[in-house]
Amino acid sequence: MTQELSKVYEPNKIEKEALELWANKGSFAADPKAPGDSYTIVIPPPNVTAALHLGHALNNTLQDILIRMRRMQGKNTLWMPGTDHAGIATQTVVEKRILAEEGKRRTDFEREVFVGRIQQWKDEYEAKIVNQLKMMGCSCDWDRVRFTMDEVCAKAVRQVFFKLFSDELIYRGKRLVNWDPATQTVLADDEVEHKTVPGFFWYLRYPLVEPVDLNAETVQYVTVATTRPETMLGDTAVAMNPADPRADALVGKMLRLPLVGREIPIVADQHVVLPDPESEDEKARFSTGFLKVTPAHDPNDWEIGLRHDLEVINVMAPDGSISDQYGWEDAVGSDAEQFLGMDRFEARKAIVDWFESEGLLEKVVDYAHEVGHSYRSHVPIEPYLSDQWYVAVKKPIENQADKFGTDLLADTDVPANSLAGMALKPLLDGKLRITPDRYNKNYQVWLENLRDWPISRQLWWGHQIPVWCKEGEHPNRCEYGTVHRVMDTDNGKVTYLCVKPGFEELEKAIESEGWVRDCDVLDTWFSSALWPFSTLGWPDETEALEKYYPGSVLCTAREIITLWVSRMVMMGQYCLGDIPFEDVFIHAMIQDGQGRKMSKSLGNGIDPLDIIDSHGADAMRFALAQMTTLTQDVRMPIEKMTLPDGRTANSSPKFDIGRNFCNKLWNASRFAMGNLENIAAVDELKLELEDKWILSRLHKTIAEVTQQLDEFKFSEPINALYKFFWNELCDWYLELIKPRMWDERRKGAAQRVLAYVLDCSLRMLHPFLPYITEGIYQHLNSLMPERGLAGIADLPAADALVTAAWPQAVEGLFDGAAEDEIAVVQDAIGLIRELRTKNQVPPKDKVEVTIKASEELAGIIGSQIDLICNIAGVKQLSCFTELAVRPNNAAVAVGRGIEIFVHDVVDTEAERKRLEKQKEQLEKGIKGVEGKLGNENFVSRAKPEVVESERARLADMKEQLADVLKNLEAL
RNA sequence: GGGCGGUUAGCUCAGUUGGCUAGAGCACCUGCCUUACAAGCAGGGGGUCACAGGUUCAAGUCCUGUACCGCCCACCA
Repeated sequence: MTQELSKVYEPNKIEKEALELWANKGSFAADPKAPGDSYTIVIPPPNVTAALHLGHALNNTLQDILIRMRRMQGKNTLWMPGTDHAGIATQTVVEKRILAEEGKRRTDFEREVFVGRIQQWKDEYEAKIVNQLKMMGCSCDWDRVRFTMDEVCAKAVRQVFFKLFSDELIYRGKRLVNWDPATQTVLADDEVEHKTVPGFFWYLRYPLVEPVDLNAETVQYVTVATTRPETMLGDTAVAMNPADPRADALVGKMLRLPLVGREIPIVADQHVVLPDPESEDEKARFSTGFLKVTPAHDPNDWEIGLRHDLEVINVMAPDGSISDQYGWEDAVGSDAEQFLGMDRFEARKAIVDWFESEGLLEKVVDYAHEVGHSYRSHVPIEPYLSDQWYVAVKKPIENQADKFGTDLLADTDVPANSLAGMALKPLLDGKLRITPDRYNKNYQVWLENLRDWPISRQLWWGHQIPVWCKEGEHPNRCEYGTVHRVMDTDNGKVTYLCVKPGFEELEKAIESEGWVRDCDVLDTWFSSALWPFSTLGWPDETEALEKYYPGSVLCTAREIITLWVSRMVMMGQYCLGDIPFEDVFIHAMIQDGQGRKMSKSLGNGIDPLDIIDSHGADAMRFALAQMTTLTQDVRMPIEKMTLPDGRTANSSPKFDIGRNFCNKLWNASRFAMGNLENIAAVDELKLELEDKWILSRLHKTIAEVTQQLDEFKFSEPINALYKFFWNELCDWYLELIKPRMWDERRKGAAQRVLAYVLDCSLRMLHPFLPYITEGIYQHLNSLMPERGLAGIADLPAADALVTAAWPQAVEGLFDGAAEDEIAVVQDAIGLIRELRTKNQVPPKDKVEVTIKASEELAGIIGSQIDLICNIAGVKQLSCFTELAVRPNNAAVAVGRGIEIFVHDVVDTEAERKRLEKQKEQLEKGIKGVEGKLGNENFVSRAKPEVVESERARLADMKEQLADVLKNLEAL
């Protein structure tokens, strides 16, 4: 690198240089053998569905700030990168693409071929994502990139599944899935589009098997209200609220289901809404108090069915037609037989007609309600009963009892040695900390109410379930490598074999014996849950695992606290007996200027690479860090910009702030470089007032920034650094030392302090702005390799900023006196400048100034006359404690204990106006304070120091007022 | 429906355990291409702290209620 900094700040150039430097040095590589306590962050693996958006940029900027700071503090750091296969989301994206481009559906391909197509997509997007992260400056250990479906992670998945299966935590169970009858596929919850559609409530009468006497009347039937009459064929109960006054008489009685003739019970269940025609709740207004229960075709009814052990009767075929081939046995021979083969909507109409003709249709009411539709076929989805694999989350695990105990956790039904318990306990014990802590509740409530986890998905893209099955009961196939289990199913006994990873030969062997592998894949979150240790090579006992697990902090968005964070804790505890991280930092979600989520469809998204192009990565990071307070959402107003290559893209004025700061940093550094070329020798380092002041400010900033970063604050430290660098170092210190740079005798100390302060500033700014700081640091190194202040403050040298030592605050350099004195100088300069502007003195003109000040202030000003003259454009400055004669024709500014006269400039009119205004303000202030002090209650009840400071303030203002009045008179 | 956050200058946001005249950046006005920086420098204007009550000597800050904006989760006979 050349010594001179280029005149213009060009982010893209320094980004390239710094990336090369770090790559050559291997700065991000984690070495488990190296010294230092470990500090580990695992990246929330981005989905390979698409390129990264601004939310990712935020997420990863924050992680990079944390890891870079710890690296500089000498920790043995690992930031583990990688991507997530994102099962359904990725498969869907690719299916859409292939359908649009080739007109082919998934089912037009062999499974392996189609998975290969998704793999291609994954390769493309993984490369894009990794490149984006690199461009953002993320200091991940790029040699360790993992993918949730790569061999290493797959081994961990197989191992965990096997462990769960061995511990009898995995079982086969029924579940209602979102079924698209048109495409005959299962949809994820977020693939269901909710639309409000006009419909009806049909009120159907179900006769009692035997009439019941109720309130001196004989009840022959009950009326249920339904929006889906066709499902009545599968009804297996009618439910009513136990609080319903009729419940005593009716619960337990039997009904005869019309059409089918099935006898079904009336059961009591809290879920049923009590009827209330006056209610604001629509459901209560429409309710009859009786709810038909169809466990096979409605999620709530499924739950009710479980609670009352009801029969589950599926009356539909996968294409949505009425059928008795899928679990319905009493159709043939009944009046319901006529509906077999009808489409569900055709059947709806026919059934309503039948009820009407039989006099069992009480009424029909218009009702607009929400119906889930398939995002693909746009037909209403059908809750459809299917067999799935589950993980039991509240089942006590015997072999974990010693470690975790067997108690129920406080006020819950969660055993300490269940999966849910293992995830919940560390939070309750305070071992796991979530910042901001308001999210503790999310995590806790979710785990307390957790239900068993359905882990199978009817997809092709994912980890195929490592279970082989064969109908009937078969003896244990072999003693090693498998776990063997016989389960009861709808089709009688089935034997399941779970095969451990690493037994491919065995898999082939059993397949040749007629064992069939389950074709479903695992829920994406299953592999994500293992991310903190699968990436480190578990179940192998690797050095990396030994060194870097448990990790330190997880940084993510709140939407996945439950689905992801809690499951990582769960699996970390279960597999390794320890939580995967102590701290969870939850950052804000970025919204656009109107508070909407950023999304492709709204066209309000921002591409991080566009911002890097236009503003530079550092500017982007600055803006993102500055936005990160502990609030829940942050807004980013969107505006169009034109990129260097002519494209238009979304941007935000927020990034300008970062770019402006980088520009300031660049130019201040250029100034420094220009003045550090020939370092003047010094016998003994003699610090002047401004040196002591800037060192004091610097070290207070070091203390502040370090503590804030320890507390996961991001906005505060970058703002503190901004203020220190711009408003103190640039606005004042650089200006104050300019004259010294021309004076060989005074130059040496200023040069050394300047180099030192700049270096420390770069170090603290580096986690936020890695590129520009490294670029400047390299120049500084070649110009002036050693920058400590001998005997005052040490600063270990480093050949690159990325691994330079984080500065330590030295309290001995805090200098309140110097800060006070500089404040006096700054105030005086401020007043002189104000008078100059108000009286329209051209900037180039030098003025003569006389100051009258208290003894203390006069002492300070008297010793700093040169400083003031240089900065305020003063040719002659005299300072007195008493003024024999008021300077002629002078404008005056009155401050606390000070009067400043600028000679020969007075614009009488402006001067009078200004003094009158000040007089008014002072009078108002005095009145206010006098009122306060005149209040008996204030004086007696407020803290003495508050009263004291009010008194002092009053005295001050009175004195100033007197000065103002005197000067008004003199005009 | 449950949970949570927000409402402070035209815009985006700070504002510690209640305590000087409520701050910053952008935008705006005035003057400056002053030898690091016009992406800059100096000076300036601009706020009934959403609304209504309450506690207190004192409320942007604490409590209660209302309104609006938004997020997450669950659900929609």
